[in-house]
Amino acid sequence: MEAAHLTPEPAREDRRGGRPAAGTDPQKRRQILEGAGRIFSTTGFDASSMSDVAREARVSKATLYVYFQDKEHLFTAICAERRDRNISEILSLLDTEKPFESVLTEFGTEVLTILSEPFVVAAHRIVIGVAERMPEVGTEFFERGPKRVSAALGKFLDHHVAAGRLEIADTYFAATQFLELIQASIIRPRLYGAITSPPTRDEIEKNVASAIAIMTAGYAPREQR
Amino acid sequence: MEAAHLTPEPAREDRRGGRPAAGTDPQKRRQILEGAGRIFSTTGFDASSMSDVAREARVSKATLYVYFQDKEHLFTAICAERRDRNISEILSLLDTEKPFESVLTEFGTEVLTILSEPFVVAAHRIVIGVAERMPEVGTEFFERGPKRVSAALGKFLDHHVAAGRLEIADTYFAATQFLELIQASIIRPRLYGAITSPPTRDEIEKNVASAIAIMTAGYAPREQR
DNA sequence: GCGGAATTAAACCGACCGGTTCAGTTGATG
DNA sequence: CATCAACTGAACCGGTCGGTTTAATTCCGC
Repeated sequence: MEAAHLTPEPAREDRRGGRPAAGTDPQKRRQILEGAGRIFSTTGFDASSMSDVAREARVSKATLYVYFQDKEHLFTAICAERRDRNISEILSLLDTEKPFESVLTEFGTEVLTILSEPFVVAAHRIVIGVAERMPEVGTEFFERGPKRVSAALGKFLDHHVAAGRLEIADTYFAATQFLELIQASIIRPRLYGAITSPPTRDEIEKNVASAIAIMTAGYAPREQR
Repeated sequence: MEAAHLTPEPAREDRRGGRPAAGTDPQKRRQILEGAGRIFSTTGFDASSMSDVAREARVSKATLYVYFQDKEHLFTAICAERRDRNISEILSLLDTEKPFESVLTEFGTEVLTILSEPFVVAAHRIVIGVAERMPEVGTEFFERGPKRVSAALGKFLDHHVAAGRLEIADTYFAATQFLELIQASIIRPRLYGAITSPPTRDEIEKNVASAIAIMTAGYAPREQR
């Protein structure tokens, strides 16, 4: 039963240089992840069968189970990869050396753009949907995703509070406020399927600009109010 | 096959006053809705079986299918009932005659309190989770729920814009901003299961107060800025 | 306490699920 | 070109699902 799962991490060195050990070919792994991503994101978690995934990824079901222990692990692997890619891109924008408002604008625009991608919307839907039954999936996703972004933005705000540009008691909280604000009228309707296509660049920029205006007014240093 | 579904709406008048016609006893209907609510909200949609529901509601599976056409209709019926109850309660608070800030405080507090109820969180999770596969469920939920609240709040804001207390170009949009703001740090983590218990009254009031402060600053009439 | 309708419990259906197995094919290596 | 492991395809397993059927039972107005 466990034979397939506990692939005993075949030491790279005793592989004869040529063909990758079973379940270790990175190219095939990507092939599976991408196929599975398409299936999961269009069908949801429960309604996607591993047979569907195998077909879409052009891989036999047997191979699927060599690369991934089970359906849940396959799904979390997909999430992890996409999430880490997106998050690092987002966080790199929070440069405290550059002008405050322009950084915030770029940052907000990027966050909102990524959150609007169909795949990302689908992933959020799935994770939220299974959170009741599979809490670890939900918490891990949240903590390695949204929470990290909020924390990083909080630190960024700290810097500008210290510089006197803002007056914020709880910068982490303010960060979550900003991140909620930019999503207004855009993300929620998409989550529920009331809107089916991503917002235009204009809508995104308008949302971000409005959020920045409101936050800077609301958290302006006391002497400026 | 359809016999059970197309219960030909037995005209009330030719029922002999006594026992309710099959599938029409409101007490039994409630009994089913409540049992099903408990099952769905703790197990999710896909993972709940109709047999589980029947057991929890202390009703036979056959009866279940006399009262509700299928699993989806049962679920949407639950949503509809709860939603309509909650929404009408919320909207009744938007009294334009009472003081602006206190109404907004009460309103925001009530919205946030309801959104934090375990059952409501579970319902949102489910609807979002199935939105990809069952778009009608998601859109109906959104439009008869969040959208109505935003619209009503928008109208409320209109009134106070006219009174010169605020300066808002798009009040519907501002309403969605306010509704997102009050949820900051509270609702999202719960949706993902990173927080498992409802917020305290203090947290709620703090969130609402902060949201109001930010919004009034951000949308203050120009001469006050 | 009879008659008829609502309800029940349980068996049943076909479909499909996640996951496993295995005989056979492929393809790089030496 | 022989070898050997990775991979394939399809059958297969036990289990569960949504939904239906049926025969027995409960309930209630008369």
